[in-house]
Amino acid sequence: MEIEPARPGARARVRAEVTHELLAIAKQHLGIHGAAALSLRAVARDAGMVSSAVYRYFPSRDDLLTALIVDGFEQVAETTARADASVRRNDLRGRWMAIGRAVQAWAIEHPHEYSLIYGTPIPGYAAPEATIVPVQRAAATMVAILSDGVASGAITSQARALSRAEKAALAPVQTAFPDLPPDTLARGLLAWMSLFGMISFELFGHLHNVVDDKAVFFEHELGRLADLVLGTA
Amino acid sequence: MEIEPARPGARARVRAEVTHELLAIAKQHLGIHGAAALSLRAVARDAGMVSSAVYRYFPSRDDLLTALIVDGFEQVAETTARADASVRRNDLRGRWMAIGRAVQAWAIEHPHEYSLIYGTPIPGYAAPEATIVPVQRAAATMVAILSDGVASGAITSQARALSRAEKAALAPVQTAFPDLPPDTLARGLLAWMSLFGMISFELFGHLHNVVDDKAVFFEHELGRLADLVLGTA
DNA sequence: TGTACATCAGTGAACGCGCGTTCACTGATGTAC
DNA sequence: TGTACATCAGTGAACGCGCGTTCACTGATGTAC
Repeated sequence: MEIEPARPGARARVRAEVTHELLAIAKQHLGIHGAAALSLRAVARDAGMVSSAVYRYFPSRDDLLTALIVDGFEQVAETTARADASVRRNDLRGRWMAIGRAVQAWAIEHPHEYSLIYGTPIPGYAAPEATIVPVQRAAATMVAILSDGVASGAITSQARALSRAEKAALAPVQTAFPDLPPDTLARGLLAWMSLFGMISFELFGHLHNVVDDKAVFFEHELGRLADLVLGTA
Repeated sequence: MEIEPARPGARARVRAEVTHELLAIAKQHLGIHGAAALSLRAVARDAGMVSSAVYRYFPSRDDLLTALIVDGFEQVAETTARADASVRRNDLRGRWMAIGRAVQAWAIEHPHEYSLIYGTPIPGYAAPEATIVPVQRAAATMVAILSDGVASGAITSQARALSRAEKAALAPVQTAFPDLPPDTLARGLLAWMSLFGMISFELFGHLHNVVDDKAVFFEHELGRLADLVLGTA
């Protein structure tokens, strides 16, 4: 957010360290009290600074939030990428399952960070362009499965053809991945949204008195979504 | 919340009216500023009361929130029930589509109320038992489709059998609907969660730069979920 | 039917709180000659 | 290598704000005899 890239003398290095420390404290506060209660003053207090000093690092509370949001998406991107990398390339189902489990595990470990990026938007806060790239990276791993599947012939476009209007609706994402058939893209997108629907339901308590062993249930339904992604449903 | 059911003399009637008016104002505030910013004082101000007077009606801010949450679930329940009722009974696909569209339309019209009940939980707020019944009512319409489908034979349990552990995981909801096959129940639940995943993605801005015409896209994917619900995928 | 008392809605002032942000400042660290 | 100046991190006090909640009160509405 604020780290000057000037040649890193001692000052710049310390600055980067302090910025990082403030962010770490903010993340911790986020994890305890949630985003709405995140306060510059409290972060400053925990950092052993006076509240106004934080303004040397973050011009406002919103900038702190932006940094946390970017960090959240980067965590998701990293988590999914690592999970994906641990599976044989042509085991597409295994890759989807690994990614799904990874996102879910991350969400359960970092519920407030998950909520910050996939939950209710913060009132009065508008996400700046700085968040665009991390957001895309977070979903990129999943799209890679589709690309690989189409390239290898493991995924073929399904029966259910899309109308002209439906294809047009997908234009933005289609532009980013011109090689993917619209139907494949749409199925991947639906599965992706479903994954987050499942995670949110579990995390936000909507499975209370509905499902007992959430992990078993999640695994089973994640498998069903794999069928959707791969076109084997 | 607070309406005394004593024989409704003039006093009781006025009390009910004022309670209702406070709730209406609170809903309006919710719609403008979001749940986190909902303040007893602001509601009182708009009601032309002094802030302490509100305490005659709601013992605390959390009770006001509870009332709003209950109201939200009731709205969803009503909306889905009305949508469902408008479709021929044995047109199961039509009923699912109607319910899905209704929930989505309601969410778009009442984004803050949607967020209040399906978004990030409010930190420090624990949902009391008063919310249990309305929550169940909201999902009941969807389950009725499953029941009717199973009863008429239109829905049959699918190939993908559930393991013992998977069946056990579904125990709570299975107890409520003992006549539904586990697989049908699981598919309905997944479709339900997916529906909310789609709505949240759209509402919370995650389809920006991904999908253009959200309505067309939603309709298409809702149809895919119908296949899942009905077992025709 | 009328009076005495109890109930209750709403008032107004006050409590203590924490917040984001600004500003003039001090002193230490870096830079240019 | 040493000195003069500029940069910058952090301080401390203050600003104005709105919040939830409590409390003693006034007056109007209901209830019991």
